[in-house]
Amino acid sequence: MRHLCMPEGLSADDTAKLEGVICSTRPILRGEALFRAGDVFESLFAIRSGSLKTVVSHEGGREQVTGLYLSGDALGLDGIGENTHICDAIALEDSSVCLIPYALFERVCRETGAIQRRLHQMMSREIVRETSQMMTLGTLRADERVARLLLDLSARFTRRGYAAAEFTLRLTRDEMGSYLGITLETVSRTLSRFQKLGLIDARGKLIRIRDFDGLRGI
Amino acid sequence: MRHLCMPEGLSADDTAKLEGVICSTRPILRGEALFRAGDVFESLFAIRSGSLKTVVSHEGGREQVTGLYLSGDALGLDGIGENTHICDAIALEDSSVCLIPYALFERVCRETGAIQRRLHQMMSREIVRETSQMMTLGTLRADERVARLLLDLSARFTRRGYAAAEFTLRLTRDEMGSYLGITLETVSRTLSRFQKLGLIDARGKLIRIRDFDGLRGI
DNA sequence: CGAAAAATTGACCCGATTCAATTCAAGTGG
DNA sequence: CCACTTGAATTGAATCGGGTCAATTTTTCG
Repeated sequence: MRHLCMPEGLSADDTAKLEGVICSTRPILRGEALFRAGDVFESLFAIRSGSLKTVVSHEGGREQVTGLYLSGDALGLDGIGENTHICDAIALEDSSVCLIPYALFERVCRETGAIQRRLHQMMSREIVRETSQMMTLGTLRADERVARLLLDLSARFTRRGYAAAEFTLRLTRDEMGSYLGITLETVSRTLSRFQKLGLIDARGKLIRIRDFDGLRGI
Repeated sequence: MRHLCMPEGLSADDTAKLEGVICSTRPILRGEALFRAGDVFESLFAIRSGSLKTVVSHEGGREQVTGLYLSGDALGLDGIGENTHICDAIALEDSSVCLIPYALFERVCRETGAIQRRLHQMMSREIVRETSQMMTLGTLRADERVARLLLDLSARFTRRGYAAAEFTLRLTRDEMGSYLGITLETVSRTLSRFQKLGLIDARGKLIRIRDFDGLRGI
């Protein structure tokens, strides 16, 4: 959490300013939307606890999971450009988010270089994350995509102080597939194969990675 | 061009400030790199004339075109987060770019709300563009991807004052395929099919769209 | 003009989707 | 607390879209 709300590199004074921007926190129940495509953009959000997915819906019923956000991640940056959100943000479990009114945040950014830099960093990193996801969708085979998702999540959980090798995946097979651009059946088959190869231990949503290098080598 | 360098909604004073940030312009020959993955990030770039692609290279030789930038577009936002570029930016034709030293730009943003807003807009729109590309790569069939690329380029050329129905595509079939996550052969076959269906007229790199609604309906 | 790169087209093949049938897990209410 | 319902996950069989390999043709550019 502190990554975002109290980033290192800020003076005590700056930190106080940043805390002043966080107006309130909001709980969201599993399955609820924090915002929806078309909603007017007013605030950024920082996840205090829990996890959310972002989903884009196409005309014609097709939809895709475009992002996966854990505690400390920032959400809502898509809305800045046109003052409107372009995706739904849905809680994957009961979660809690900080609310950061954008108009206020913008003003504080102008006052404090360190905070400004933090916002720009957040946005740029989101761009980099999406570029990486485009690589995944554009060039990898199905099993490579699944392996990459598991390793990515493991790394992100680790950075948050959780175990690297064991975590609860809050996504259904369907959501995983949607995120990776493959079908839920392919996800399921791939996980089964990984299990048979001794790379992972998957009992439902609980995933245990047994062979990191093996996964990386897929 | 003016979209970026002299956005409407800025006062004469703000415009002057913005012009002060644009230190110099730089020509790039077709095939040359404006920056490369790993380069230290120092400046943003705005395209004055021409067009560039961004390319990400994977370990193992695989690479993907992740972006396509025309005159007026901003380039280099990926570097802000970690002070390092993550992709190569390569000129698709002889082009010219404005150089915007980031340290200077950051300072001006702090002084002027309107300019700050413009930067945030640029970054947010890049996020939205990438999200849209993720949709393309994750959910569309090959022919839908090609149709979407043609329509997208047509719209972008139109906004720049060029003809909507006819434009020169600076990408090779290989680059198109890489951008769309399909092979060059599939691109070629799809374009031939579109031609046979009377949707387009493609003579090499010169594309003429004959039936917009038909393309949209693919 | 001629070499090299790009594009087209065909034939074959394979990975992933689709369709379908169970099995498993998770809530819910009697 | 357990049967019941419902959504999620697994697995198999058949199909197909797009990839791969290869042979020509066309275009580009030094």
